This record gives sequence, structure tokens and C-alpha cells, in this order.
Amino acid sequence: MIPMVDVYEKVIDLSRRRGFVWPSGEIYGSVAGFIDYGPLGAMMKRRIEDIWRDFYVVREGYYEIECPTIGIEPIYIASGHIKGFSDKMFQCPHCNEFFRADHVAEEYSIRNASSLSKHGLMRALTDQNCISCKKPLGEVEVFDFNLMFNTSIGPGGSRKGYLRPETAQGIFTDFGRLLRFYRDTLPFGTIQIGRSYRNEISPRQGMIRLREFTQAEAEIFVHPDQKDHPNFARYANYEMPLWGMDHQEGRLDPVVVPMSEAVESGLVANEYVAYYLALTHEFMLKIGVDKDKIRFRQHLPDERAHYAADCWDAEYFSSRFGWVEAVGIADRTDYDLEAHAKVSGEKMTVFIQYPEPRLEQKRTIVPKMGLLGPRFKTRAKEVGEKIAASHPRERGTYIILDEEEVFIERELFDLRDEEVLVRGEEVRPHVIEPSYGIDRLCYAVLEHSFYQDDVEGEVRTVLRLPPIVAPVKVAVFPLMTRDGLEEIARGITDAIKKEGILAEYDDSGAIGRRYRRQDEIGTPFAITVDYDSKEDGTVTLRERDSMQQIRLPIQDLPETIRKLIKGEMQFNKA
RNA sequence: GCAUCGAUGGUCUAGUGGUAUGACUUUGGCCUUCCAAGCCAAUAGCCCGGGUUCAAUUCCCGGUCGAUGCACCA
Repeated sequence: MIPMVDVYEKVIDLSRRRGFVWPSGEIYGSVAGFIDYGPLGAMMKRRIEDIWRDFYVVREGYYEIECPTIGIEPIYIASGHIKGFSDKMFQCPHCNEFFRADHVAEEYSIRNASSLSKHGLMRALTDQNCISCKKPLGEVEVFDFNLMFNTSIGPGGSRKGYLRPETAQGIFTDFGRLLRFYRDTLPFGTIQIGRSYRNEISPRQGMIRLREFTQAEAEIFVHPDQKDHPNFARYANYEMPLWGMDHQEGRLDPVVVPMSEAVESGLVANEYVAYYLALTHEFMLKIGVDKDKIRFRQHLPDERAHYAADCWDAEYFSSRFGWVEAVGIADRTDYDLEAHAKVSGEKMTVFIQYPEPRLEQKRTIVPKMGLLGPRFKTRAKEVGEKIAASHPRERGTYIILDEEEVFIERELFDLRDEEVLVRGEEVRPHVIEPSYGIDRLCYAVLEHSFYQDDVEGEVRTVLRLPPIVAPVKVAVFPLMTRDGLEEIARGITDAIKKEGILAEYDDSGAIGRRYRRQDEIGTPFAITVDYDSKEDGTVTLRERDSMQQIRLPIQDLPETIRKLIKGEMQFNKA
């Protein structure tokens, strides 16, 4: 093994050279935060997404939907992105530097700076000096900088639109239709893979922080009182490193415990969260993230959203960036559905039938509008509604009118007590949300598969991609470009392609060079046609990682390679 | 966004006020019976804009991108 100076540099260099990833729009000078996936990168990303679909759509049964990347304003008012996703900023008139207004105000010990209005912050800053150039600020303009890209819809531009900052909102706004699709039962889940956009102030970590990125999100709607996953047994004994908040605060290492124990001890809030933690771990291993460089870190109370019952990040270790968050798994409770219910006026609930209808006492308050009208005039309707929602006592009830408590005599309303048969209740589901940053995972896979071996004094660069992730599955070489070896090799290439497996024919340069070329792009297998092939119809099959070769008949190739890629067969047993 | 440093073929690099060195890669040819061999040839470059100058890849200013620190973000 050759010591790695800076793996990041080498991985990025290889990515550019061999067509995995490069900066977007280079001929006009690139802008930070945007990348292009080249021919091999796009294919590798697609494979990773397909494996993800295998886990969530095929195995879990959560169907995929596709929503627009542009959303209208009310969506993001409800989601909180209009408010919570923006920072109040200002620019120093002298040094032109931008600052967060509330942070600077805090520097000057102004209380509650983060809750001050734009105007309030402006006034607070007027008498202060710039924290950078030290000159007096004067009346600076405090403006909102929102991390969402905005646009306008239609020729008049009358409707404001935003590029979505996450794919999740599309699933939430479709809740009603999805619920009917799943025939009004809980639990159900829906997934979406797509682009999201955040106008980061200064993205500077290559593929790690992008302004346009691909998310794969699942929104799983569960009954608030039933957070036991029906298939939890699958992962009950699954073990992986969990770094709970107590351990983080006590500066202790992550613990490795079975998921069942993690739930029982309260480390993980419930089976649903635990299930997707384990599933995520399994998924990350499958796509080629290094097992020894994964941990699951629980959000500390101050970084966790106030509504979240529990939240964990799957992190991987990068030699360049340290621990990188790649997946977030949260129990978001009913926060999102409730928020959309409030703004949209839709119910966003599920009617859950009781096993047996229940006979319940029900008290209805009926205001006597005939008496309220003359007394309260135009306010009568409002008063009536408030009476109906109040809690009457024996002599009457109290309501709040114009911030004053008003007593309403018993004569002004009727009470009807009746027995009703209640067949069920409206329940607002809780949402379990695993959210994957596909680009960050792509980088993890590239960095963790990157190896430089020493082969007889020469450096051999090899991407040890799992065969299912590798863009090209098999390379076919004629040993010599003569005596009909090419024809045999081309025939083999075609036969393998017919199986739907991507094979690449290459007869350029010395055989060793061709092996190296394929090693560098992670092609797991290589077939070489030599002179014996002409005699007995066999070829050599070489495995990328071990560089071992075996001989086998040409007609067995497509089937053997298919099994090797799927992991149904080990190379040394082929 | 600010400060410091940097940017030369696909990659790594030499060098310069008068259009650029070498290596690797790639392509074609020769040679070659399994891990970047050899020979011949070809392709290909001074980040962008402005200024100074007869002339700018070189000097100056601004920008973009990258690295580092701050800020921001997770």
C-alpha cells in the first residue's frame, strides 16, 4: 500500500479525467456549487439510485412519485422555509462585507437579537462599528437573504415560485391523494428522487455542498401510537455504531448494540426510526461505503428541530472533510401535516375505524341565535361560534371577546346530551423521514473505493466499486490484434451485451495498459482472448481486486458474469 | 462575501514583455503470447474581462475557480 497524500485531490482528478464528475459549464468559468456528472458518473449515480429504489420501492413497497421542482409560495410558508430558511443580513458601507445582522448585534450584547425585526436590528446597529473594518455603520439596510432560489410564474410574474429546497414538500402536499391511493390505511410510504436547490452563500466543498443536488427521500406516514415497525424482526439483531447524544456530550465513543436493544434502552426513539437506521446502514454498505467509516450520530437537543421526536444522521468519514452527513433520519411527528392543514385548510388526517364502534356521550352546545342577534348585533355570529367551542358551567359559560372575558347566561344556549355511536377517529399521522444526499453518497463511494496498490514497484490505481455500482461491468480484450483474436473478442462482447450487461471492447495498447485503464474506472471483470481460445474455446476471466485469473469456456461467460455481478457466485468458485 | 496564496495541452510541469519546455495520457502505425515495455508519428495549452505597451501568457486592476483562515451553512 502506498501512503495517500491527499486522497481527495486524487479522487477529484480521476473523476474529472475519466468522466465521473467535473465542474459545470467550465467554458464560461464555473460557478461553485454546480457539478456535471460525466458518462461514468451519471451511470454510477443511476446505479446507486436504482439500488435505493430496490430497498424502498421493491422491498418496503413505498411507491415513487415525481413532483415539480418549482413550488408556489404557500407551500413554503406552510413548511417554514420562507421564514426559517432566511437570514437577516446587511452590508457594511465601508468594507462591503456581508454580515448576519443578528450575529453582529449579539456581538454588541444586544438582547434577543435573533428575534428582532429588520427595523429593530437596523436601529440596534446604527450606533455600532463594523466588526471587520471598525468604521461606524450608520443606517445600514437589513435585508432578508433566503436560501431558496426564487422565480416568477407566467408572463405577468404575478405568482411567486421557489425552486424546492427539499423533495419532501411535494409528498406532503399530495398527502390526500396518496392516502386514497393507499386505500385510507396506515402505515404507508412514498418516495421521491430528484433535484433540490439551495442558494448557499458560499459552497466550498466540491461535491459535498452543492446549490443543486439530488435527494432521495422517503416519507412514511404512521399512526402516532403505533411506531412499531411490522418487519422490525429483520433488523432486531442488526448491529452498527450508534452515537447517542449522551455519549457525544460525555465524549464517549459510539456504541455497537443490536437495534432491538437500542429501542428498548430508549437510545433510539422507536422501532420505525431504528428500522431505517439499520436499513440505511445496509444500503450504504451495499453501494460501497466503507464499513469502518460509518457512524450514526444522534442530533443534540439544540440542533434538532423543536418538533422532531428523534433525529439521526448517517455520517461517513472522509479523509478530506472529516465526518460528513449523508443521510438524515427523523421522526418529524405531525409537524408537516399540521402546518399544511393550517395554511391550506385541508384536514390532512386519516379516519381510523375502531375495531368495535363505541357508544359515547356527546354534548353539543347550540347557541340561541334568535336571542344573540338582538344583543350582539354584527358580532352575533362570532359570539355563537365561541359559545359552541366553550366549556359551559352550570350557570353559563365564558368566552373571550376583544381580549375580555364575557359571561354568557345559560339562557342564551341549549345543551344537548346524546349518545352517539362513534365508529372511529380522525388521526393525523406522524412522519418518519429518511432523507439521503445522493451526491454526498456518490462522493463517499468514490473516495472509499479509491486505492493505489503497489504492483511490482508500479502504482496501480483502482476503484474497488461493488460490481453492481460499477458503470462498466466487464472489459473484453484480444491479447493480440491479429490472427482472428479480435473477431472472437468482439463476439464475446456482443454476447454479453445481449444479456443487458455493459461490456467494453478494447484492443488499444499493451494488455497491461488495458487492464489498468479498466481498474481505474472500477470495471470488476476483464476477459482476455488468447491463442488457446482459438484451440479450445476458453478465455481467461480476471478479477479486478485480486488480479487473479481463471479459465472458462466462452459459452459460459454471460451466465457466469451475470451471477458474479449479482453476487450469486464468488469469483474463486466460478 | 472578506483576507492570503495560486491558476501554462486531458494530467503533471519548465519558462518568458516578442505565442511556450519536458514527461505522462490519448489517437494512428510498427513491434509484442497476460498486468501502464519499446520505436515512429499525430492531436492538444498560457482561466476570463479591462488597463499599461509597438507588443501582455508574463506587469497593473477587476472577476471566476481552487486551497487556507474568518463568516455562513449541515
